[in-house]
Amino acid sequence: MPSIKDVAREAHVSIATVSRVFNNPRVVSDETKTKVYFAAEKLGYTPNFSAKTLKKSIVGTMIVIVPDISNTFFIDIVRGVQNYAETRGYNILMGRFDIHRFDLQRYVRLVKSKAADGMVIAIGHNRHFAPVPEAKDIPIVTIEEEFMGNPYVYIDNYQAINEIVEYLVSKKRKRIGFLGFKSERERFLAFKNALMKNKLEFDEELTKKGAESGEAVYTGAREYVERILRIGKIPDSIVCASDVLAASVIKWLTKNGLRVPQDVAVTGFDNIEVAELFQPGITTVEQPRETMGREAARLLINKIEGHEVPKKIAFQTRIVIRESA
Amino acid sequence: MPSIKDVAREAHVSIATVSRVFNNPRVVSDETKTKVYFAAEKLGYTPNFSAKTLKKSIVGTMIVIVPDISNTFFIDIVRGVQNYAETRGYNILMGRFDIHRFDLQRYVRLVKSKAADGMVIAIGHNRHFAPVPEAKDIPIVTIEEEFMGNPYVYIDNYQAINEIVEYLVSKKRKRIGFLGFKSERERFLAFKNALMKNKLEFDEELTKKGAESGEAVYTGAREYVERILRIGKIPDSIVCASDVLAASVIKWLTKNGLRVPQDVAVTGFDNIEVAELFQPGITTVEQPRETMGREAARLLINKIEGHEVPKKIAFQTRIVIRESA
DNA sequence: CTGTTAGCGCCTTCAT
DNA sequence: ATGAAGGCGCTAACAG
Repeated sequence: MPSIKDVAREAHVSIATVSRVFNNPRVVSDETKTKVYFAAEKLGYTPNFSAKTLKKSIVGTMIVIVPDISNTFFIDIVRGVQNYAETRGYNILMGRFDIHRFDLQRYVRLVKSKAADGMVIAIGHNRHFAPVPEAKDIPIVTIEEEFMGNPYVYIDNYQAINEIVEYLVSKKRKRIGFLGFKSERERFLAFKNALMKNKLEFDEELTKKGAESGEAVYTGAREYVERILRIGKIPDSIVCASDVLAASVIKWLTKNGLRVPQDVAVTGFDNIEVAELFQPGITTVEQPRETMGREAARLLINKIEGHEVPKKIAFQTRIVIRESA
Repeated sequence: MPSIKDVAREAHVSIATVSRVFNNPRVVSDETKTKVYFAAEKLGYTPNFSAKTLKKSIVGTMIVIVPDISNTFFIDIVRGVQNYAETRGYNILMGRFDIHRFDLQRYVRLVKSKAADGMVIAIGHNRHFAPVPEAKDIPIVTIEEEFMGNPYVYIDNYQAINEIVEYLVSKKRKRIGFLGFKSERERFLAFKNALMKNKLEFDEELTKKGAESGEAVYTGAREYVERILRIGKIPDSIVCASDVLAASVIKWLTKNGLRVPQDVAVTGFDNIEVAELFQPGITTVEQPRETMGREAARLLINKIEGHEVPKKIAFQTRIVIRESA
């Protein structure tokens, strides 16, 4: 690989001049400029990234960390981050998908060593990672949950779930069950809250919030259906904390002769890409995923570059009505 | 940020010693080692990434580029790449998801500037990007398709589709239709081939291979169903080039009173995570996605580090039988 | 086992 | 408008 020195020799100028041509072209004469361009072109010169960032305080790279992806939710976030980052000239270093073996330390070290300037973390449905003291003074922005006092973007689960419940109520549904992951606790709390608000009774037996891993979703839904069948308490509707969960219950309900939505209405959460392809299409809550990603990236870059950033940014959700409810 | 110099001063040793402690600890005495560790800890020292890579020829970063993700296929590949890369101490720089605005040049420049050592590209169902002369001498490994003579990993579409067709034949299906994207041309060719092999007639009218963007999948399937209904030629089975496509036709078939699989059997391709959640569950072809990612990463790293690598590596697929066929 | 020193490629005063 | 030279943080001979 040719270096600035080679270009300088080829163009019969000093390396300082070559450097100027690429960083501050205005101060060099047109004549030398063309000489340098020509030489650089001929040699196939590309400025060395490490050498450049060795001097500067900002590198132009951010780490994005998302948990295990079983739905397109995180992809959209990443895409948003990426789209925005690109406009500001930042590259994306990808963190581990699998949050279970999540090692924040490693990434913290990456930014401390200036391989990156900061990170955005999509905490998502995973609240179980502990604060890391070393991460104290590095730029971090999170999505969905707060983390160590850093700025974050989020959606209001209370508002969203409440809307869903109100929608069900408007459809004359009264016995509403809930199906969620352990990690989706806030949505569960929001659900209880919404019931209260709508003066509906909360029935623990119509609730399941135990499933944990991606593998367990389908069987988790099965257990739920089997239980309500066993105890003979069939809700007239079920609020699910994710679309995949919703698709799973629907399948088990149908298998057991229950019709959706006639006998039981089912709602999802996320509006994943295939939500409309299920039969029935899933009524669900859409979040502005890409926008959230963009916004997180924007906050992070502003923080990196030393600007003031807000503590948190809330986003609105939107109900998408299909056939399942 | 403290530098190696600060640590050296603090520990009363030379900077060379400090460097050794972190790069080649065996050659330094236990006593000085502890002194240095202690000093480093006290100062909160982290080696500077740029300075390090400025000296060395390899950076320890690879770019991974995948096209627009509408199914989990690419995620799994990325995860495989990531899992393997990590074991060899490599970081992942993420390329653009959206292949339409794909700018290979940009990434080529990144590796030329030594911000990364090479790249793996999941060409996937996108064959439409042209060779880039500048990419000539940088380490590249692709997935699915060959690109500029670089090593690649792939699955044998001919074998996979043939298996599917044979399976349908074994179920006494004879009039087999095909539904795919423009970009899935190889699967289409494989399909024609498989028909011939099984002495079945190919009927252009039962074929659609036009849909192009992610948006068009659902409507593409609709057009297909409407057409076969209009011309009154109903196939007894449809081979789809993806699961999402399969789910879409199934929905449209059902809406039009056709039963799947009784009237029309439908097969997918990819075995996406939610394939079993559709009703009926989709019979499909599973590819060892994560393994392909791992293998691509392995090839790339070996290439980066100067080892000999094979020209291409083929992977076996596996039929997953569910209810749709 | 440890220290000295010469760069890696680039940017940036400081002169000219 | 251009060149000379110091230094960013680190590694890798080379000496001892």
